[in-house]
Amino acid sequence: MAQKPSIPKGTRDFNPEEVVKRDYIFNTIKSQFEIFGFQPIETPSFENSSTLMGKYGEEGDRLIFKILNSGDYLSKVNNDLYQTKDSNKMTSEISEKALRYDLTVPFARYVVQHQNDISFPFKRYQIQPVWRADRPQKGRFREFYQCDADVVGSNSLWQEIEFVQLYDAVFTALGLNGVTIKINNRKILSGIAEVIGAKDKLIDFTVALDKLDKIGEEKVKEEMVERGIPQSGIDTLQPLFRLKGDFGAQVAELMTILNTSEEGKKGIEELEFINKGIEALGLKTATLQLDVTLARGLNYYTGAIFEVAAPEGVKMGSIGGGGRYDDLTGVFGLKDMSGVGISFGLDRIYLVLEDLGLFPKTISNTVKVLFINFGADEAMACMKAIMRLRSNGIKAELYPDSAKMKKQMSYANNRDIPYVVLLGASEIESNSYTLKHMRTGEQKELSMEQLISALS
RNA sequence: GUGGUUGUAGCUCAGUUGGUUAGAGCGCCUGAUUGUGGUUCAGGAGGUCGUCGGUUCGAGACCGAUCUUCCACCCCA
Repeated sequence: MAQKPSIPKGTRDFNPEEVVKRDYIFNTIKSQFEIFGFQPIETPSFENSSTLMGKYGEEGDRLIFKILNSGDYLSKVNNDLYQTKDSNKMTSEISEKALRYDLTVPFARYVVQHQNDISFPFKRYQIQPVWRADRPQKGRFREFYQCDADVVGSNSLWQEIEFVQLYDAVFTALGLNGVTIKINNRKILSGIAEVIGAKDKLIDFTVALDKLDKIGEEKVKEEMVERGIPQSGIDTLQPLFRLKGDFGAQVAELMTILNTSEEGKKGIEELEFINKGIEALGLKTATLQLDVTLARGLNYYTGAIFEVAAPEGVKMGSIGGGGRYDDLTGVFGLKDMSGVGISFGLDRIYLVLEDLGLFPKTISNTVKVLFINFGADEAMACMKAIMRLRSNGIKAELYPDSAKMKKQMSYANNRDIPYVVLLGASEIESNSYTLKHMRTGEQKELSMEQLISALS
């Protein structure tokens, strides 16, 4: 019986128009990546579970799609374990592969595995889909593209500066002007946690702080209390909620909070270096902004943290993020390999460009001219003409059946094909081509040379 | 993972307190018009009302389960 087909939740089909638009974004980003000296790599869609598990925290592990082993996987499970019905413990017995959850961890694996072939610092970019067993929401899917650029093997803060410039270059090239690149530093966050006596609660502290612009100061404080941060510490935080003004003013304010924390002071120093660099070099259309509440992906970031916000007035979460991770490859046995990287949120960028009407009109890839099919003899003549046009780089095609003209014309209309050529008995006899412009309805009888130049 | 929300024609949606044969607009097909589309007019096709089960003389409507959509949490791109 015919059943209604469907796709799994959180996945999407892309129609030709959407793929063309997405490719436009990919290509724009790629060309900037390459201008900045990054090289492409690709890694498999799925990895060994042991590569992925435990790298994203408990929450992350839950969101990893696990792949069932092949064959009679249950027969190999230890009976006692089976009786416990403990899904978490059994997962490792029946699933040894998992879909990749992001591109950063596979990249770390790649670096470790190919360390002898790589010249460091290694600058790579990667644009591939990733999968998360999340509940879908607006701009959040279970399968989506990630687009990362990373450098490993250099501690230099010039890398951070370059990434800020890269963000600026990409969004400028996409015509998305006025994005805000927010920057923070993990060392500052740990410094603050240290100062308020919550060093062991760094993650609780930052998760709460991250919500400041969303739920407000009071709610953040409430949450900090709930998460077990001492009230006295929260009180010393007071100046933090009042941070205002330009980069320099905020840094000065931070300095007063952090003057007892070596780590915090180091973080400020790093921020200042990056900011001074960017100030001296300038940005095209983006703005760099210090945001101490920024606390994403804390699981592996150790230095700078980036996040990009869409231009003001656009309702959309972050459209990019990244940061420095000093020890990403450590878990795979390669020590002292510092890396920095940034990521672009493709799907969200797509939605923002669509919203603002920023896709260029010229990216359409439709065929330029359709030849009307009048029958077998005429079709042969059409194919000869089409070969000429194609070898001149003109996208041309023949309507495959000698259907009613009305039908062929509507087809051209529906596909937005701008021109139609009528090549019937009378044209063949006079060795000419009737070219009709679909929008104006205007038509002319032309020679092959005239046809080529009209369509070029 | 928690709480809510949605599902009726290819698409966007009506459908009254449960009552005969479930509607509209757009799209599609045919014709007016056998070498001229996008306009107009006339006609036509297309639905196991998400799925399974229950209540009822009777269910698109009520109840349960399940899937799906969207939203808020959690988390995150």
